[in-house]
Amino acid sequence: MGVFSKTCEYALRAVFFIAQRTANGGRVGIKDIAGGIGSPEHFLAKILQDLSKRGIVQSVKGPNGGFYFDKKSLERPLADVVEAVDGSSIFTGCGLGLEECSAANPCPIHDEFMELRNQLQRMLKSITIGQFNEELNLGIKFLKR
Amino acid sequence: MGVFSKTCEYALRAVFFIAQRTANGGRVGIKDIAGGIGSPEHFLAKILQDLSKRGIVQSVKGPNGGFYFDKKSLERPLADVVEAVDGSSIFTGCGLGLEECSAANPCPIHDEFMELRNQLQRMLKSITIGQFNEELNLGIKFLKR
DNA sequence: ACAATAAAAGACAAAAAACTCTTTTATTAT
DNA sequence: ATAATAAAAGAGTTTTTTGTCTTTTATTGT
Repeated sequence: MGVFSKTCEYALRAVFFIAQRTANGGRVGIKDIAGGIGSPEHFLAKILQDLSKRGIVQSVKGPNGGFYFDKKSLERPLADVVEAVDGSSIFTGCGLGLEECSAANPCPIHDEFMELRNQLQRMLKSITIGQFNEELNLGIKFLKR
Repeated sequence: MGVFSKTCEYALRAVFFIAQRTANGGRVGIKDIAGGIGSPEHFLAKILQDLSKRGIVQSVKGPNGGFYFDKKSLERPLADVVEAVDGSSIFTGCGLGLEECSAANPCPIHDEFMELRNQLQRMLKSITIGQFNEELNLGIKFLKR
C-alpha cells in the first residue's frame, strides 16, 4: 500500500501528463493519456470524469475533444487532486486508525504523525499541476514504468 | 486510506497494548487485546499469529497463555512491525506508483517523496514497542476509539 | 441533417483486503 | 490421564478496490 490509493496515483500521473501535453493549447484523448502513463484506459476514464465534474480538469466531447487544463487550473496545487480522489483524511487521519485521535486524546504516535502529515500537506500544497511541464518535455522526469 | 493498511494499524495498536499489559510479566489473551484496542477478535488473531511466527511477539498456548513481549522484543523499533505487516515498499515505493522510479529515472515528485519516506522511516526506527507503556498506564495516550 | 469522434455514464467482473466461524493443536492444572 | 484453556490453523464470507465492457450523450466537420 502506498501513501495514495492506486486511483489517486493514476490521477496524479494523468494530471501531469495532460498538463504537459496541453500547455500550449489543444486537448489529449483518454487513449493517449492512458497509454502515456501506463494505466487501464476505462478505469482512468472514470477517474478523469470525476475530476472533470469537480472542475479540476477541463474536458470537451466530440472530434478534437479531450482533456486539458486552462491557465488557472495549471496553478492548482497537487493537494487539490489528492483531496478530490482520496479525501482529506490523508491530511488529518490518525496513524493508528483511531477515530477520535486528537491532541487531547492522542494515540502513542500522535505528535510524530502530525508532523509527517503536515510535511505531506505542505509539499502537496506547494507543488502545482503544471510545474513539471518542462522537465517532462525534456525527458528529465517520467510518468511511466 | 491511511499510510498503513488497516491490518497494520491493528498490529501497531495490539503491539502497544500487549507491551503495556505484560511489561511486568504475564500474558494477555486475544480477547483482552481485541477488546482493548477495538478490533475484530479473529481478524486480529491472524495478524498476531503472523507476528508470532516472525518472532516479533511471543506467545504461549493453554491456560495462562497469551501474548507477551520479552525484554529484547520491547526494544524493537516500530519499523519492524510495519515492515512485517505491510512490507518494505512503504519505505521505498514511488509516490505515483511507478515501478522503476529512481534518481536516474525519477517521477516528478521523486525527491520530495523520498524525503517524506525517509522521515517516516527515521520516525518508525526511533520509536520502540515498549516506549509508551508508562503513558498508556497513566491514561495520557490511548489505543481505542 | 449526418456521420464521425470522444467523453460520460452504466452495468458488470476480478482481485485484494477485511472480517467471521469452526476445528485443531499445544499447554497447564488437577 | 484428563479436562480446561488459549493460540494456531483452516475454510470460508463480505466489502472495497481495481479493472472491463457496452451504451449513451455531446460536439464537430462535412
